Amino acid sequence: MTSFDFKNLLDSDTLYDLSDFFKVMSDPTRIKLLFALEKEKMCVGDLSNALNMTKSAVSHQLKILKSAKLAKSEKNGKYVFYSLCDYHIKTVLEMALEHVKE
Amino acid sequence: MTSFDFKNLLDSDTLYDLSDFFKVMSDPTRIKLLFALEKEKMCVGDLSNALNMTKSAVSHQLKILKSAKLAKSEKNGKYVFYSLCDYHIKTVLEMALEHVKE
DNA sequence: TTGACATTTGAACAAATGTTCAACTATAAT
DNA sequence: ATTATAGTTGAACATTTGTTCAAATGTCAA
Repeated sequence: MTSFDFKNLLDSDTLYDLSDFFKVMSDPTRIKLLFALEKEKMCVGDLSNALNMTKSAVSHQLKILKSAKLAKSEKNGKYVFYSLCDYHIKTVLEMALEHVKE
Repeated sequence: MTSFDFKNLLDSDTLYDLSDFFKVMSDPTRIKLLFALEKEKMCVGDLSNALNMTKSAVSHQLKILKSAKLAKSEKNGKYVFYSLCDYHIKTVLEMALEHVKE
C-alpha cells in the first residue's frame, strides 16, 4: 500500500464545477434539447413538440441549461427563443459520442 | 413556431449511452477516483486513504467505474489494483475542465 | 377589456443515487 | 487452525432529481 496525497491533484471548487457540469449533461431530455438547439434556435413550443414533452417539463430543463450557461434565451413577443451559449459544448458532446461509440 | 423533426438527429440507444456516460462522470467521488487512477495504479485501500472515504464507499464507486468500462481491476494477492481503461477518458476530462474554467 | 396562446413557477410525487453499516469472502502470516 | 487484513456485497437511509399538475404571468389580437 502506497501513501497517496490527493491534495493538489484537483482543487475542490474545480471538482464540483466539473461534476456539476457532467450532471447537467447526464439527463436524456437535456441532451436532446442541446442537440436540437445545435441545429437551430427554437422556442419552448417548438422544443415541446420536437421532444414530445409538456411545455412545462421543457421549460424546467431549459432553465437548468440556462443557469449552467449552456443555453441562452431571447424574447420575441409571446415567444422565448433558446439557443446554445457557445460552440464549446458541441465539442464535448462529440468527444463523448466518440467515447460511447466504440 | 416551426415544426422540427427530432428523429434521425440522435438515435435512442446512443442518447442513453451518452447520458449514462455523463451520469457516471457526474459524481465528485468518481471524478476523484479517475484523477487518482490517472496518476498511478492503486488498490482499494490506497484510494480509501487518498480520498478519506470508507473502503466500502470506494469499492461501490469503483464497481460503477468498472461496469462503465472506465476502470479495470487486477488482483494481486490480498490486493485488487485498479487502473484506467483507456486514455480516452483523460481527453474528455480535459475538455470538460477547459469548459468549466472559463 | 376579453379571450387565446406562450411560458414560467412551485408544490407534490415517484424514481434514482451515494454513503453507511454489518455481514460476508478471500488471502496472507503466525 | 487462528487471526488479521483487504475487499465486496446488499439493505437501509437520506438526499437529489425529473415530470406532472395547477396556478400564475406575460403578450397579442379582436
